[in-house]
Amino acid sequence: MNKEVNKDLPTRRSNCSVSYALDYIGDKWTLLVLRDLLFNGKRHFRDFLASDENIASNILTQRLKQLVAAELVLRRPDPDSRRSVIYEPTAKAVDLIPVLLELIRWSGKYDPQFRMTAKLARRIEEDRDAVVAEVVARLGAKN
Amino acid sequence: MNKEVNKDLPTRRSNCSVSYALDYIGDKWTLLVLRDLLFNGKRHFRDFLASDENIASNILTQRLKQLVAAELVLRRPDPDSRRSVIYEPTAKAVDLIPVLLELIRWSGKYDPQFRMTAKLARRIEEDRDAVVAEVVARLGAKN
DNA sequence: GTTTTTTACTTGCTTATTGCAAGTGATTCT
DNA sequence: AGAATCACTTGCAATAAGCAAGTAAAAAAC
Repeated sequence: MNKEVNKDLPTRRSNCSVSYALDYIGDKWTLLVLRDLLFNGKRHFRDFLASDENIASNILTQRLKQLVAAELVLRRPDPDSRRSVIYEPTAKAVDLIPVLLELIRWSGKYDPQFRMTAKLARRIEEDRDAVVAEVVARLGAKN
Repeated sequence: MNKEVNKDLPTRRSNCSVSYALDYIGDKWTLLVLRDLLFNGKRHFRDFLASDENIASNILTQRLKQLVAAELVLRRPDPDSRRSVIYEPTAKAVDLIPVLLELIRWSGKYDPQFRMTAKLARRIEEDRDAVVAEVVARLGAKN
C-alpha cells in the first residue's frame, strides 16, 4: 500500500500555472528536444544527440525519461529495426507548439543573428494560428 | 583593447532561435521573476523573495543581475526610500508576455489543480491579443 | 560468417549550479 | 536608542550538468 513516486516527475513548487509549466520545461534542454520532435521530425536518440547544441548522451537519456514520465513523449520500439527506439510527441507536447512559436517570434525580434527564419517570424505575428496548423499538419503527415 | 565579457550573459549554444531564447530564460526561476514583474506588479527584491515558490536570496540576486545584463530588466534606486531598489521590465521583457500567456494556457489545459484562472485560460485561446493588451495596459498604469 | 559499425544507452568522474542558513551594513521605524 | 527592514553576501552541503569512455545487442560490410 505504498504510493510509488516517480523520480522523473517534478515536485510542484506552487500552484501558479507558470510555475507548473516550468516544473516540466524549465531548463535548457527539454524544449530543444521538443523542438526536434515537433519541428524537425526527429524520432531517434541519435538524431537528438546530433543537434547543434551538443547535448550529452546521459542528459538526453534523462530528459527523454522525464518527458515520457510527463506524458509529453511516447517511447516505443522501432518496427523497422530491433535495436532502434522511436520517440514521438503526444498531444500534450503538440499543445506546446504555440509556446515554441512565441519563443521563436521573440528571438526573431531580439537575436541579432536571426536571419534564416525572419520570414517565419513575421508570419507568426501576422497569422499565428495558420503557422501552428501547418506545423501540426506536417507532424501528422509523418505518422 | 580587451573585449570585456559580461559573466552574467549566456554563451550561445547554437544559432537556433529556440536555443537563443532558452539561453536567456531556460531555467526554473527567470520566468517566475518576469511573471512577478509583468503580471503581479512586483518591483522590489523583497517582493520577489516573498513569492510562493521560495526562491533563495542568492539565486534571486543572480537572476536579477542576469536579467539586467540581458536588458530585460532595469534597475534603479527607489526615489521614495534610499535603501530600496526598483526593478522594472523593459520592452524586451514586455514582449515575452505572449510566451507567458501560452504557458498559462498550456497549464490551464493539463494542470489538474488549475481552477482559479480557468476563465483566463479560455480568454487566452479566444482573444489572445486583447489579453496581451490588457496586461500591457495594466503595466503602463503603474509607471 | 566473422569483423566492423551502429544503436541506445551506462558509468565514472570532475566541475558547475542550487539550496539553505546565517550574516552584513546601511537605512528607517518606534 | 533599539529594533526591524532593506538589498544583498558568504559559507557550505547537496544536487545537477558536462565530459570521456565503455557496453551489450543488433545490423551491415566484407
